[in-house]
Amino acid sequence: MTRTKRASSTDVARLAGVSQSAVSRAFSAKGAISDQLRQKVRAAALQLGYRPNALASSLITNRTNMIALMTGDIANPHYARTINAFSLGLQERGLHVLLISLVDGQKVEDAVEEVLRYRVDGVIVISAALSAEVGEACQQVGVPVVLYNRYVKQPNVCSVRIENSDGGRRIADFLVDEGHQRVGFISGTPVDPTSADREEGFTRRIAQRGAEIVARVEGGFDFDSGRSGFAQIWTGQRQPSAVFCASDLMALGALDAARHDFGLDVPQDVSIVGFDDLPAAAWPSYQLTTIRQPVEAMVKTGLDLLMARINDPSATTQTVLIPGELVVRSSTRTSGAG
Amino acid sequence: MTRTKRASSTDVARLAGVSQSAVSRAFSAKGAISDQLRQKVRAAALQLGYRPNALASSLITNRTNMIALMTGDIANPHYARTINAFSLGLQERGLHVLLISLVDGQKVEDAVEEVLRYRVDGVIVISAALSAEVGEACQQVGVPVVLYNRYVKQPNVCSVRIENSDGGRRIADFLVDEGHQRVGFISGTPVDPTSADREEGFTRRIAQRGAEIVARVEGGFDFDSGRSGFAQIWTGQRQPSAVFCASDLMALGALDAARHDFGLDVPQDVSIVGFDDLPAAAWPSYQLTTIRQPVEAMVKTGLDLLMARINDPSATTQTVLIPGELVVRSSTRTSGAG
DNA sequence: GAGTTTGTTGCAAGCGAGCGCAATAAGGGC
DNA sequence: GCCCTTATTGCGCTCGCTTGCAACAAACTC
Repeated sequence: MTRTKRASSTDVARLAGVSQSAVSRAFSAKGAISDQLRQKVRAAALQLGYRPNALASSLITNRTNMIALMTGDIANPHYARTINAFSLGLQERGLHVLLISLVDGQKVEDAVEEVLRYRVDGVIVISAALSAEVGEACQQVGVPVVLYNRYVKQPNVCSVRIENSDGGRRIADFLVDEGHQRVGFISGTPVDPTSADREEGFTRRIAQRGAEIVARVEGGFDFDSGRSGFAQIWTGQRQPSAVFCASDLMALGALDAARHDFGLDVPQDVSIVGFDDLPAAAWPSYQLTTIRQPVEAMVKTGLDLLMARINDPSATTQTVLIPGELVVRSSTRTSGAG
Repeated sequence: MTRTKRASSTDVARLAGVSQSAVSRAFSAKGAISDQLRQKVRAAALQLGYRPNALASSLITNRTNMIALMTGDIANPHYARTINAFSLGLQERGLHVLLISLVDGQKVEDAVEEVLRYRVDGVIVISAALSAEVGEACQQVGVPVVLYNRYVKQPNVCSVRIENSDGGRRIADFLVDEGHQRVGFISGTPVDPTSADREEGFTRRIAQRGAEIVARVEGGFDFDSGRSGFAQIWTGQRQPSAVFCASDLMALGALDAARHDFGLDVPQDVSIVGFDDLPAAAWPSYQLTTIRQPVEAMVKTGLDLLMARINDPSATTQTVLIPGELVVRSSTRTSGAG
C-alpha cells in the first residue's frame, strides 16, 4: 500500500529467528538446509512478502539468467514469430529475455554497450545489419553470442541460419522445371546478406538452366516494397512470367499488386514465389509457393548452441546451416511455358 | 579472448591513480567531477574495457531501469505491433524491456514472481487473461503497473484501453445504416473482456436499432477461428448479411472463408467487419472495414501513465479510454438492404 | 586578511545475497 | 564409551557501485 521498503533476507532472518544465510539457503535449490528450517523461513518470508533480489544474487554468482535478444522491426511477422519462439524457448530454460529493438539510425554500439552493462549471460542477434559489431564487442568481454540468420567471418561466434543460397537455387529449379524462361527478382534491403545470398543462388541457377532474369528491383522486405516492386517490374520493358521475392511479405505485396493493381491472374498471367513461409502464405487469398524456414527447429538449434557456450565458454564455435523446404502452393503455375 | 574477469571500477581506479568513487562519478551524469579527472578515468576505462555494472548500481539506487512487458502470443500481429511500439517508446526513455510471454497453462503467479525478483521499475501488462493477479501482486510491493487494453476493478492500477463497447456500437450503427438487418458475430477468447465488451456494445445497438443477431460463434482471436467460425455461421440455420468479428485477424479468416471456402462475393453476398485495423486489413486482397486502434497514441499514453507513477508513486491512478475510429473499406456493402 | 562559499576529491559505510569455513549436533562402528 | 562421518547452521567476507561526509584548495566578500 504505502511506499514501504522491500523486505530483505536479513529481515526475514530476524523474524524467523535464524541467520541470514539460512534464508538464502531456503530459497536456493541446492541449499543444504533441513526441511524444518526451510518451512520456518518460508513462512516468515511469506509474511513479509519477501522475494530474493535477483540483482544482488547475480552480483555474486556472475549469472544474471538474462539473455539479450537484439532484433529488428518486431512488427514484421517474420521477426515476430522468431522472437516468439526464442522467448518461449528461453523461458522454458529458466532464462529471461532482455529485448532490444534496433531501430534504423540508432547506434548499435550504444545498444550493445547498454546490454553489456546488465551483464547478460548471452546475446542472440536476430537483427539484420551490423551483426559484426555486436559479435566483436561481446566477444571482447566473453559474452556468448549466437547469430540467427546472420553471419560474419569471425571466430568465436556461433550462428544458425537457413541455406539461403540453396533456397534460391531450389526456386530457380522449380520455376524452370515448370517452364518459366523469363523471371524477375525483388530483393530485400540491399545491406542484408540474407537477400543477397538468396539472389545469388537464384541467379546462378537460372543462368545454369539457360533461363533469363529479365527484371530486378530493389525492395526492403516489407509489403509495400513488394507491391511497388512488382509495379516497377511489370511496367518495365520485359515482363517476366514469374517473380521471386526475397521474402514472403514482399511476395504478398507483389501478388496483391499483380491481382489488384494490374488485374492479372496469378498464376496464369504471372507466378509469384516468396521465402519464409509465413502463416499468411498459407491463407486462402494467397496460397503462396515459398521456401519454408523451420523456425522451431532453427530456434531450438540456436538455443542449444547458446546454452552450450554459456556452460562451457571454451566450447568450439559452430555454424549450423539448415535447409529450407520448398512448399508449392497455387501462386505458381504448375505446367506450360513462359 | 580468454575468460578473464571483467574489470571493476576499482581496477580502473588503480590504473588511473584515483579513488574508486572518482570512477563512479566519471560515469554518472550528475557526478561532481572535474573534466580533467573524467578524461583520465575514461581513458583508463577504455583501456581495460570497463563498463559500469548496472546490477551493482541498481542495488544501491533501487532503480533498475527495466520495465517488464508481459504479453500474450507475440506472433499475433496485434500484439506484435503493440510490443514494438512499447519497446521503442521505452528505449527512447532510456528504459530496458524485460519481455515475458505468458503462454497458456503457465502459472501467471510464477511469471510475476520472477519479474519482481528482478526489481523492475514498472510493469506493463498486454496479455489477455488474469491481469487482476498481476496487478495485485505488483501493487503489494509497490511496483507501478499499467494495463493495456485490460482492466480490473482495482484501485492503484492505471490502464489505457480503447473504447471497445463504443467500437461495437459504431459498427452496429454502420451496418444498420447500410441496410443490414440480420447480422452475425464471432467472438474472441471467451475469458477476454475485450471481446465481451465489443460484443456488448454491438449487441445492444443492434437491438436498439431493431436489427437482429441471427448467429453467434465463439472464436479465439486467430485467423483459423475466424475461418472456421464463418463456416459455422454460414452453414447454420439463418445466414446473416454481415458478420462482425471481434478482431481483424479473425475477420481476415472469415473473409477468406467466405470467398474461398464458400465461393461468396464479399461484400455483395456478405459483409465482413473486423476490429483493430492491422496493416493487413488495408491490403488489397482484404480491404477490411474495421475499427482503428490508434496504437501509437495508446502506447504513448500508457508510457506516460507509467512514467508518472514511477516518478511519483503516490500519484492518483488513471484509466484512460481512447475512442476507436471507424475505417470503411470495401469488405462491406455500402448500400442496399440485407 | 579573516571568514565564507564553491568545487573536487577520497574515505568508508552500506545495498542484498552467496559461499567458504568453522562450529555443533547427530548417527555409526568397534 | 571413543572416534569418525555426515548433516545443519551461523559467521563474516565479498560482489561492484553510490553516496553522505569530511578534508582540502581555490575563489570571493567585506
